[in-house]
Amino acid sequence: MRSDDALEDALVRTSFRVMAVLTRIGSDHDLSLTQLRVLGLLRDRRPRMTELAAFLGLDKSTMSGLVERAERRGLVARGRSAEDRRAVDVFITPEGRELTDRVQEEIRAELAPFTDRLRADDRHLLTRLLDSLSDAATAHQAARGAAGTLPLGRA
Amino acid sequence: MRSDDALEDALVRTSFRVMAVLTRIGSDHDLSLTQLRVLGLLRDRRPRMTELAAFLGLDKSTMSGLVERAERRGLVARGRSAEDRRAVDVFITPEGRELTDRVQEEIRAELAPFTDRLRADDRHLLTRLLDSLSDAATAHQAARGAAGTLPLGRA
DNA sequence: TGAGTTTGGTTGGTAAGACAAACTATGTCA
DNA sequence: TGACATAGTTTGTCTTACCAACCAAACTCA
Repeated sequence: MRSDDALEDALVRTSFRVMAVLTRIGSDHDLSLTQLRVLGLLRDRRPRMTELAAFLGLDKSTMSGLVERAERRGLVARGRSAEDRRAVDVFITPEGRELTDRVQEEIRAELAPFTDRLRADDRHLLTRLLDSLSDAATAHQAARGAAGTLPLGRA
Repeated sequence: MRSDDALEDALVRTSFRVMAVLTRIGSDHDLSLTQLRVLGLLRDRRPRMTELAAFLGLDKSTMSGLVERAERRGLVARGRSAEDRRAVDVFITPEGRELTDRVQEEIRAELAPFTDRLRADDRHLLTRLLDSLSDAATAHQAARGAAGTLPLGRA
C-alpha cells in the first residue's frame, strides 16, 4: 500500500461517474456502453469484424452479435470486402452517424455542468494532464503489444 | 458544439482506459465491474438489498441475482434484519474482504505506471482537480435528489 | 496442382447482467 | 380488521460475452 494512492482512487471514482453518465444517456437511446464504443469507433473507420473486435478487446463471436443487432436497427451495415472475400467490413450508416453525433453532444452537455465548475485555466490544465495520462497508456499498451481495448474515438 | 469539448472528451477517453483496467483485473478474479462495485460498497457498509440497489442504480431483482451469486462464492452473506423481518441486509465476508483488498491493490498497481509518468506536483494537481470534479458531481446529484449510481467506495 | 493449414466470420451453447411484471411475506394505519 | 404499502424473490426475456465447432476462402509448399 503506497503512501499516496489518492490519484489512482480519484481516477477510479471519476471514471465510474463518467461511465454512469454514459450508461444513462446510452440507455436513453437504447445503446449499451459497448454499442456506444462501436459507433464511436466507426465514425472515422471502416474496419473488418476482426479488427473491430481487437480494438474493443472482444471475441469475434461477440462482434457478430453486436453488429447483427446494430445492423437490424439500421445503425451500421456490413459489406463483403473486395480483396479478401472471406472478410466483412463494417461501416456506419447515415442514421447511425446522426445518432452518434446526437449522443456525443448529449454526453458533452451532461458533463459540462461539472467541468464548468472549474476555472478556465484549471480546465486546460486538467485536459493537459488527462491527455498525457492517455498518451502514457497508449505507449504502455503498444510496448506490451496489446492492440486491444482502445476506447471511444481515435487514439 | 462548444468551442472546447476537449476536457469532456479527455474525461471520456480516460474513463474508458480506467474501466478497461478494472474490467481486466476483475475478470482475472471472476468479478464483473458490477460485482467490484458491490464489494467496494460493502467494505464499509451493511445495507439492505434495496439500499444497495439504489446506490448502484440497479433494479432490486438484479440485486437478488448479484448477491445470490456472490453469496454462493462465499464473498458476501445475507442476514434477516431484526427490526423489519421483510428486510435482508447484506455484508461482506472475511474472504470477500480479503479478495476486495487484493483486487484494489492490483488496480492501484496497474494504474501506477501511467500516473507515475507525471511529475509529483502534477500528480497532486490532477488529484485535486479530479476530486473537485467529483465534489461537483455529488452536489449536482444531491440537488436533483438522485440517490443512485454512486461508484466504488465512499462519497 | 492440390492437400494441408491458416484466417475470417458465423453458429450454437452457456452464463451473467439487466429489466419488468407477478408474487409472497411483512408492516402500517385508518 | 381490512386495505394499502414496502422488501425481496421468482420468472421470463433480452443483451453481452465467452468458447468450441464449423464453413468458406486464401495461403503454402512439396
